[in-house]
Amino acid sequence: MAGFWLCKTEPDVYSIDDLKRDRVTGWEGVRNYQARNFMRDGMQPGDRVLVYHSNAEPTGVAGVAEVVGAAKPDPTQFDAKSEYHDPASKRDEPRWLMRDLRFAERFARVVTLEELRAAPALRAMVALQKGNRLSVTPVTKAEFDAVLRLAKSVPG
DNA sequence: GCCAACGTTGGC
DNA sequence: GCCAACGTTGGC
Repeated sequence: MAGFWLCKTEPDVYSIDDLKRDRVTGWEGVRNYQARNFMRDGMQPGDRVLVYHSNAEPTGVAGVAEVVGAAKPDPTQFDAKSEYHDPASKRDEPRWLMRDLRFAERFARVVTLEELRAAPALRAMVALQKGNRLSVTPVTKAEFDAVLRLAKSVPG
């Protein structure tokens, strides 16, 4: 049984178009333990991921990716030049793990945060709850399907 | 750029 | 183990 997730990214840093170009990318830079645990323990190869653009115009879900392979150490934690460098993390005991994500689909339009909030089917979606700042959150199949329907619908 | 709502850190 | 200070996220 495949799982479903939502991963946030700032499109100025890495957008759905970048993922489309790269085809596969390591989802690096996650530095929150709960989000890490979702990637390490929750995600399975083949799981579908809503790619969400934050700090953007507009904010919202821009497309879909797919989890590829097993969790592996995020290389940026060992890179002193990286903004994600974590000097406390040891190579034989890496603190931060990531997954590879493969491009699946770029929506014809971004499903905006406003639309997500207005959809009754998404009322309980974790990523939409007040105060939620997690960059990786679980999504139910019903929620995932509802977002896909919105993406294929005409706005308004 | 502002700021609310978080999570993390570190002194005690 | 508490909690204040600090840093970060992310909508606006």
